[in-house]
Amino acid sequence: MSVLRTGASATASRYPSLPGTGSDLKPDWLDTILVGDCVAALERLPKHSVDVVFADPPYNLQLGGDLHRPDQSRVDACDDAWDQFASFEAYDAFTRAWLLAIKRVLKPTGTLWVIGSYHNIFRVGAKMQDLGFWLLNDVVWLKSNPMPNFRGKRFTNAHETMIWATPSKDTKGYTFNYEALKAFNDDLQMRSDWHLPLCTGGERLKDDNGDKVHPTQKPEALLYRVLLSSTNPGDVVLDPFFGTGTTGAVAKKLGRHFVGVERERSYIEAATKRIAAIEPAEGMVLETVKGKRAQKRIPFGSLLEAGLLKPGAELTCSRGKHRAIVRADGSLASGDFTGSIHKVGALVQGAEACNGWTYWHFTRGSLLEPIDTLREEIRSSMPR
Amino acid sequence: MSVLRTGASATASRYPSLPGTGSDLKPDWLDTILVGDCVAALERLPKHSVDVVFADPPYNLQLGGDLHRPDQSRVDACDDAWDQFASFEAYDAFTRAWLLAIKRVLKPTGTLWVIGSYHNIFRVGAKMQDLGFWLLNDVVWLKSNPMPNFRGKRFTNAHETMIWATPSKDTKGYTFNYEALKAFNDDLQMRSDWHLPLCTGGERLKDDNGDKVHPTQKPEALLYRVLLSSTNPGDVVLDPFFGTGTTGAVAKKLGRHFVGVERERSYIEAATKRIAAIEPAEGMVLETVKGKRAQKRIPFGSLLEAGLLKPGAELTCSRGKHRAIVRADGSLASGDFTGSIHKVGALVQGAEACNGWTYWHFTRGSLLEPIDTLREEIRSSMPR
DNA sequence: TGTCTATGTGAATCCTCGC
DNA sequence: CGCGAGGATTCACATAGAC
Repeated sequence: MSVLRTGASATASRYPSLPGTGSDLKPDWLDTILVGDCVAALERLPKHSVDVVFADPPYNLQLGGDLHRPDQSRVDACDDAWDQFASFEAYDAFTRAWLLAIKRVLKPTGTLWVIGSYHNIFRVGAKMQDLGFWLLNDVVWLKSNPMPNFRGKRFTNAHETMIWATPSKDTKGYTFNYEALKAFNDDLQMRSDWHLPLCTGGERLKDDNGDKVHPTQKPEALLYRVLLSSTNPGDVVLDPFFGTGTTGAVAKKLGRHFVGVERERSYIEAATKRIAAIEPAEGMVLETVKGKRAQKRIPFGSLLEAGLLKPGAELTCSRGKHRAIVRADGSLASGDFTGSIHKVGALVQGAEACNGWTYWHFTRGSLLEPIDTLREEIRSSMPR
Repeated sequence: MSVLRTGASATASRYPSLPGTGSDLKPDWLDTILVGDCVAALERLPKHSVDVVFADPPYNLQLGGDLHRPDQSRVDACDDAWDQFASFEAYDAFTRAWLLAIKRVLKPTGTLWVIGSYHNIFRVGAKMQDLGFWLLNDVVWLKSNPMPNFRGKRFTNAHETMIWATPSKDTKGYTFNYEALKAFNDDLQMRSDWHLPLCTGGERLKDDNGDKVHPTQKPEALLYRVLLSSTNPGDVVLDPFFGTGTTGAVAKKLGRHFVGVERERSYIEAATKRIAAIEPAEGMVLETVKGKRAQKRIPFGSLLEAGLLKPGAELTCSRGKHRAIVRADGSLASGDFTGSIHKVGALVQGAEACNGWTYWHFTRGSLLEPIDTLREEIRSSMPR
């Protein structure tokens, strides 16, 4: 088995520290394509060594004879040998094997993406659940320009389905760049339906005869959204069915590391050339929008230490109905209720919970302002 | 087990001839709701007696504790006992049992629709394939007004999936009203993505307290498309998880026969009343159920995905006074300000709000153009 | 009657850290 | 590991009430 190095893809200052290495040396498999069968090849990777997996397994299309368009031209279908399986059982065994291999190399906080169509995605999804993966979302890629149904016997098959999952139900702390995706989407939450065109035109890899190199090349826009949402710069992205390397290309563009596995020499050659030509983005351009969660926690007591509030100051809710006194230890007192800004806020409202930062207000001049603005003042005065 | 007759629903001149009856007499189960467990109740139906099945089985949601909106209001979750299963194995056994019951009563030329979410649809789809059903399409119902993801930890779950299948790979001659659907869809082939709102407002059944009668009532527009596409007038439509009878209501409206199976008395009562009130309109106006013409929203991030802007590109206001850098996640950075095109536009101006599409400009040749022109380029490259 | 505002709600597998 | 506390988080509609 050989390894083709295709050029570094990350801008991070050091390589990810991998279990068992204790070293900052770049592993020989990073930013390369492993040649061979995916299960066997993945044995070369250490346990828990990749952050995210994007898998585009064979769809097991089970096509009958040739399909022709109304003008009698033949549809160039995906009839490659790698897409043929003898039975559902054979496909299930194949699926189980590569999912288990993925589970070993995926970090406990990592996530797995799988894309498929109705031919295979139900079997893959069920097997993922059987193996303990915990589904976070299914995301549908809606094709703006799908191939029509030429025979008029079914609906135009205009979408494919992606499953996004953690390796276990108990997984906490997986990467989801919520705020970045929201900014991307004009300040609205990103939904589970993604409207994107097919991979065509200049992006579609062609051989010397002008034929497409790979029958199911995915658009880079799709991977762009996948990696933007679930990885950070410097992360390691594994694609066990690398094909012509869309995952690697986008990973390099976005300053992520990649590792691919592929059997077909022709695909590897095309992918290698493609990725080598890519200029990665660098530096601040790769920084994403972060929300409050990513910022350093500032306890309420800091406002007293900074002199922004004084012991004895009065806080009220936005309508002045509830009032509380700030005590020297950073707790509040309101009638018989005492405790943190959150606890007292909840108690005076009779609510289960309360965010005291936005509930309690102080008086500046003649205006009521939430104490959260004082926290912001401390944050902005801190070294970045 | 009792049978509630709820009124005739068909405009066909005679009743469907059913195997073993040799008679035109209306069977006693037609246009009724069978009370009881679906597998047991279906034994009352003759073999090969229904044309189409629409099944909305329990999703097995596996919810944890309570969920609250940011305003602290509690989400009224679907936590009914009928949605609880002890394990995936138990759910699979349940699925297998009702699918087999369906296969017996379904005509060889009939089709089966199943709706579900990522919690269950993969298991159901795999089991369908295991039992020999042949998948024709998966169709995604895209919700125009889904519930948001309140904690910002996943993508907004904005769709559900339907699977449409024949009972066998060899099935020929199933009903698909291709031309009708195409006319319905402004002379375009009907696609596998259907944009429809949730069932709310006056259509949503409420009890005397104003509470919803059923936690998961489906919109009639969804069933309208299902029945319009895969049944003919006079056909028999079976819904083995009848609930409050959306399938029966739409079947009656469209001059199809129905038969439902339901365990819960309260649902049956509501469904009976609902269906009895329906006037089966002949030549009903189809326009009423057409989905709203989807005006596609193009998020700013799409300009990056499409390669029309590159990470690191500089944008300016029309007079060049304010400048910002495009980051890989579709956010802008201008000095200390970061965020969406709208937010940063507002911040640099000190304004409350800003339309980033018209405020920010890019350089083409020596000309400044608003980024809105790039959005138009994407729009015009999309079909219609 | 009309317009604006406040409130309610939908199939939801919805937190993270420190002790 | 469990437990408790801090404190972060929402979009499209429909309906009712205010003015």
